[in-house]
Amino acid sequence: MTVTLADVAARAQVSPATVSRVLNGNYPVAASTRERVLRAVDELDYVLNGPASALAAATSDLVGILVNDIADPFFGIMASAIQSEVSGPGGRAGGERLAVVCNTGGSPERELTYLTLLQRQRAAAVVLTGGAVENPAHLAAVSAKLRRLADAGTRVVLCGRPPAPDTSAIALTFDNRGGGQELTEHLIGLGHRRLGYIAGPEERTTTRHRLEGHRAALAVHGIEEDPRWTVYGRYDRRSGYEATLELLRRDPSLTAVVAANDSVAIGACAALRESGRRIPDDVSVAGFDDLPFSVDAWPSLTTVRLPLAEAGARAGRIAMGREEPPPGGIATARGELMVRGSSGVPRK
Amino acid sequence: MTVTLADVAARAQVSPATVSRVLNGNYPVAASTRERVLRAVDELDYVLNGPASALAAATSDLVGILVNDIADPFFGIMASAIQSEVSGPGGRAGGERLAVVCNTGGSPERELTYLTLLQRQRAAAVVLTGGAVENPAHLAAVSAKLRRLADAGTRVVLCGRPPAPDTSAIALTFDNRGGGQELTEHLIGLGHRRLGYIAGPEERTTTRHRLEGHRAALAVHGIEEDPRWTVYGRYDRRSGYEATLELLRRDPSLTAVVAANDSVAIGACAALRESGRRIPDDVSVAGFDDLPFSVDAWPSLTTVRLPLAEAGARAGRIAMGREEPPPGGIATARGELMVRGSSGVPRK
DNA sequence: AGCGTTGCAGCAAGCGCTTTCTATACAGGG
DNA sequence: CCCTGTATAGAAAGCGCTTGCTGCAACGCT
Repeated sequence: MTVTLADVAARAQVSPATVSRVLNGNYPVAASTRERVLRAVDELDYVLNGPASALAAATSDLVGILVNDIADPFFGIMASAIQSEVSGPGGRAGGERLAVVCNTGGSPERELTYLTLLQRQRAAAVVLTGGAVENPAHLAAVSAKLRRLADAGTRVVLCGRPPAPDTSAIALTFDNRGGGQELTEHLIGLGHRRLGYIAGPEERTTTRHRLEGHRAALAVHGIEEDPRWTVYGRYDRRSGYEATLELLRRDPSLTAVVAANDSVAIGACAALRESGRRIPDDVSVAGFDDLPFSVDAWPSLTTVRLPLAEAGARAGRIAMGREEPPPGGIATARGELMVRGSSGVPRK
Repeated sequence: MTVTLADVAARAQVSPATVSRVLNGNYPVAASTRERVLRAVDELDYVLNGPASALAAATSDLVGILVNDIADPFFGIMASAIQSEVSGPGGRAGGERLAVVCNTGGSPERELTYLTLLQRQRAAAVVLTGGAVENPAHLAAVSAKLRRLADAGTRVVLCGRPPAPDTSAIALTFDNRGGGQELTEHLIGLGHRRLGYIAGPEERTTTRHRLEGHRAALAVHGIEEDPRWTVYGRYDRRSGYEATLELLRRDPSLTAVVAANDSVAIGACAALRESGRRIPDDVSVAGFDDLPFSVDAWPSLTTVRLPLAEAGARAGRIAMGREEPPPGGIATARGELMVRGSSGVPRK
């Protein structure tokens, strides 16, 4: 029924071995023979059997990209950058690898499941993106998985994610702490003294690092933090909206709201507006990530730009072995403070 | 080095066949034997070799999801819904299938390449999402591919995409035309007579259908369309921003701007605001899709809600054979007009 | 002329699993 | 007590491909 290598070989009047070598192009084949084979491939509309090939060669052309939330552009941008590098240098339309993204939905179990599935497929490489869940048991389980993957020859790269201890995984991280600190220092510099903070999910590394940066800035300027000023939530708009209402309820005198990311900040803006406050006249707002929509939010968002696409591209190249890993296997990219319309001098 | 089925069999003191049967659970195995095998699997930390299994069984557990733009929540939401259905009913954390999303970036070549790659892997199912490129040659090529995939036993489902002619693919489409018409009729009902339209890429089905709906509404109300009122662009914010400036240049007297989707509409809002116009007092704006951010844009966006998650979930179930395909293989979902703050009565 | 090279193609042995067919063991009915 | 039926396990034949090794011309060197 389906066309096999042998069919092609018969049609081209060569041995299956020769067809295989033409297709893989890693062994000398005479030009005339090659052409004959290629013609047969074309005429029969032959498509390689991936599993068979993977089995025989003990490698596959699958590259997995794990993301926490596929509906969030933060991950979309990184995934997109990774994929284009994996699919072929210079943006060749496709290339030979199957770059696929897997959506964990932020669930540790799903993360592990996908890792196993990828291990099962003998993936050529795996890129994990975004913050990790800080549960020790989970971290250990992930590290163990990554070790086994690496042992099996799968290249493992972490992108926008902290290094995995006891692992050979290359880590390209973001300086969330530094960015958070710089951002809050900017607000303090403007004169803010009562700053609310809307954090992400409590057990995420990203959440913790950004919050630590925020608090470091407060400490540097001798501002004692009121516990009521921090609310945890999710990394989405609705969460920002609700958390802001909660913050205002707890302390209506806040003059600034720092959000865990841009989506949250947008939600915060909506809540502030609905409560009759003007931005930044009454309350300043700051985000994180500098996603594309942030610049033309209203007002445009003061935030920290993260080199998402650059990091993704680099992770993709490293995963394909086309770029040297950074010394020590770890590289940290700094964020860049983007001061825009949503932050200003407090009026009271 | 790596653990194989035979190793597990040896450890459990059974034959490889028995281990395979325990793992696949489709053949009677005595409870005691099963347990022994499972223990051995656990102790050896055995992971099935996917390619070998796929080769022997002539099927794989890979399910591919093709999207035009992974950074766009429109696709993210559908992909996410598809993935959860594929990964297991009731949201089981993982399940047995590897649901992966492939980013075509809207490029026809990449679309074809991914289809071939998926065919190579003998994917269990493939779901194509979003508008198709209306190039006849490309459509024919895609149809041919889909036919071969179906022949090889791969289930093919189109989600938010028009039916593929001469194909057995199940199509779950959106009524873009009807939605577009309803939206524009709403604006006309408010009194608008000079409406700009920012379309998506010219060769996409989605673009054409939405625009046709818009024009149908104009025709119904006897409004003669000025060719200057339509600008084509991409489905992103920046495009909306630029297109709006262009529209205003061409005809500063427009009282409404209808955008191809919500992102474009957000960009339009930014451009209008920068040109000193108030929304909706001076100019009304309307989007399409009702993505999550639309409700708390400022002002909140009048748009057409598409059942993205529902359609995705259904597509996922059909792809897994857990739901009957619609009669005739085609189902069309209507959009729902969401009237919000960005549309109002024109003031002049 | 003899012989080592070089260039290209084929043989055949797997890769690790699934599955058909066969074998064995035991239970119960005649 | 033999025969049939039922339940469970094993043997072995591939699945379609890759690749180390062998084979064999043609070539150029001494």
